[in-house]
Amino acid sequence: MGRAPCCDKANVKKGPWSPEEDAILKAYIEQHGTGGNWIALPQKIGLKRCGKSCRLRWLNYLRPNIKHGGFSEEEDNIICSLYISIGSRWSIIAAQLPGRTDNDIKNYWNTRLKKKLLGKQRKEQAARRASLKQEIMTKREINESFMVPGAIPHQQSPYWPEVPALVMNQNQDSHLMDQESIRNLLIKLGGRFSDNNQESALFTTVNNYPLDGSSRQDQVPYTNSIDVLSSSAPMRSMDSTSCSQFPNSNYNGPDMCQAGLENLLVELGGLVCSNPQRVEGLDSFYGMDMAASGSTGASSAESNSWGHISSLGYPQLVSDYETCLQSMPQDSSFEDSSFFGPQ
DNA sequence: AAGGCGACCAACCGCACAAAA
DNA sequence: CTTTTGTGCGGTTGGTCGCCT
Repeated sequence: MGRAPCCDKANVKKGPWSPEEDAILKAYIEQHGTGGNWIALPQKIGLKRCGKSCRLRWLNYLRPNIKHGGFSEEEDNIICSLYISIGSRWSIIAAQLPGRTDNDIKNYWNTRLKKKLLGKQRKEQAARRASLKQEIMTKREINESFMVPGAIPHQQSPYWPEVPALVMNQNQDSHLMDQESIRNLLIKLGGRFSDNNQESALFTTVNNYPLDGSSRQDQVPYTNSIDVLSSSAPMRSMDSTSCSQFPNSNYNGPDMCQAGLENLLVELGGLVCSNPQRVEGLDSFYGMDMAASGSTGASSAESNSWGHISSLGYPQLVSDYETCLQSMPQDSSFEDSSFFGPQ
């Protein structure tokens, strides 16, 4: 037996909203609020609409100070960085962009930003491929000129499979800067860190947009998804069984870290590190002090120091993560893992 | 001019969560 | 403690528009 529908589907109008409907809904909410019940609201004001539909209409279009279209470069940067960091948590991303709705950002990402980034990535891959080919040719010529007759060609002939720039050592500096940028951003958004290096989850407070215009603060758990992108990320060696019970179902924890990471690598591989400009943009936007944050000297140890998380509402998350950490090698040996391909 | 096609975007759907009963 | 109900969220769909052939 499924749950009862939220409204009488037969007597509910679907499709685009008319200006009259908009006016009725807006006028009522501005005057009375929703009364805390979206389901009952349409009946009250004589709209043949589903309560959920009314809510969506209000949140996405009628609510004051909504911006549509015309995303700025800065907004692009923030969306990209947060998407890379936390995935498709549109409501959280939207909360960082005043006047933007999750629906708007989601649409923007799916229709434009993703393509824009993928196009950029393809260009960069093509360029890398070309320069790599050139390099191979050059080295081959050098090897051949020094080749002892009968000798086996060098095992480390410089051919790598196509690896996202994200994980390539040559890009590590910018990568680390990027981690630090996002980290700082998330801190600015309200996340908490302590000096304890053992635990690594971040809670950030996120403003939602409730009906009455007040600001509710939700606590949203993040793990060190930035670290996940790092070549020194501990997540990669996590035992999926010991780390699979994240309390927030929207956040899939290691599942996201693995499946999500794979998707991200496929979709956005190379974006993070091959785009230092983006990082700079972020920093300047937020006025971050990169030097103060120690970004340039970020070591793998530091990348584990996403900070202590007090068990604010999600003790399970923390304890699971602690379990994971304990089951992980404590030295840097996992840095040599071939998980991300050759180094 | 008309049909095909893709891009864009508003809206819907279903699931999960949390609070209330 | 269990069930019910409202809300929030992300994924998906379907309509519209503009460009191309």
